[in-house]
Amino acid sequence: MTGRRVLVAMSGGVDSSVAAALLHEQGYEIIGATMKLFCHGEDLPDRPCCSLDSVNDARRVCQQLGVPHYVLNLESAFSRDVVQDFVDEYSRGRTPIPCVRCNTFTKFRDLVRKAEALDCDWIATGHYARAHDGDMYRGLDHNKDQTYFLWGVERHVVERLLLPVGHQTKAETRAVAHRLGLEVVAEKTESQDICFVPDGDHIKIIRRELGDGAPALQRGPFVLPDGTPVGEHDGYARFTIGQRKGVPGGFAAPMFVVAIEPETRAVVLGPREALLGRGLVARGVRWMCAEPLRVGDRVSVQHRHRATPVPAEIVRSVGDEIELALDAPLSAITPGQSMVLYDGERLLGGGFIESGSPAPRRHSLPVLV
RNA sequence: UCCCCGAUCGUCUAAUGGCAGGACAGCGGCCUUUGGAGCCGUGAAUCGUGGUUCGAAUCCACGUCGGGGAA
Repeated sequence: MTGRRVLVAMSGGVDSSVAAALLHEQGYEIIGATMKLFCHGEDLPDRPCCSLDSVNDARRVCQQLGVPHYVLNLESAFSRDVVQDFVDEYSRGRTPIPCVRCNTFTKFRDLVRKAEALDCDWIATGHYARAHDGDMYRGLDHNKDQTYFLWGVERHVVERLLLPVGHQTKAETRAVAHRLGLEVVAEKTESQDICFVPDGDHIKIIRRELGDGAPALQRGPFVLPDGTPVGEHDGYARFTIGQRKGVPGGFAAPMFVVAIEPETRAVVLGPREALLGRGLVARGVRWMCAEPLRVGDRVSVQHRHRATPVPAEIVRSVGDEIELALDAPLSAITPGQSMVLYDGERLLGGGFIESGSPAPRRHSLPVLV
């Protein structure tokens, strides 16, 4: 890749603004792009991502840098690939992870196509991750590392990816913003919540998409693992594996959601120990590393955002499905969430968790009959 | 329509005449580009009305409600 033209995905936040400014300083030819992903009402409070104010902030930064800025409308694709999946997963009693799908399908596929249409040689974002020669590595500041959300990016995209803030801390990013005069965005707060869920109330989105009659929103029983009913809930879509909030009290120790059964609308409760699993099955697996790993290979697996990875072995691999045997138990292995595989700092790939299991037999151990 | 037994934070329970305590849930904050978890902090109760007593969740009477009982 020899050209110097780069499309920078700009959310209007500090990170992507600084990314654009740093590349500009390095002599790249910048094209700023902000994705329009959904349509909120007119007078929602400012949100860190995707709101009208954010578009304006991105535009102002581009004006300041003297570079062009486009707003790209990806609404229908985003609605299909991210929002639809989001409500479908909740309907099935699973817990979606929209940020991964947005990265995989919207930001690093659909947006990349736009970049190609604009003859860009590179694509850049404000993610805290590092990319070299087609491989991706954790952000240098592990506290801000975002590779957990990036496992679905294809290798050929990583090869032309620039991640200028991935080697610095958040504080350094803010300092750079001040140094480069980006006062508009320098002290903006972190984005949080799901960008298309206005007030953190995901139930509202499910209701909007599926209506009040959706099974996931109907009353159902809380039950113990042996089936004993211990209360009622207002819809299993309000729960996820490992959740403690909203479960009935009256037990000696805290109780957690250990399973969700859409067929009976039951939310199953159990003590903390009941959340532990030694095995994990994932589907939709993608490999970012040059050669897909095979049965018997050892990896480090991270099963939720900000969780500590544990060593594991691949014990089964069929098509895009793999099964792992974990060296140490993980808590709350949640269907729908991502499991991400690493080799130290290097991102190997990932997939969507299908199930956790107590302890899969290890491929390398002989099975005695 | 007679007799038993029971009633304490939202829930489960502790205190048997001496400051109503705990656990879980709730709420607030921290953390966090999903959902959660975790950590810190915090509000919350003696079924009602009388009586006995220096003092009542505790003892007595009546009532209410819930469970049980050969007309």
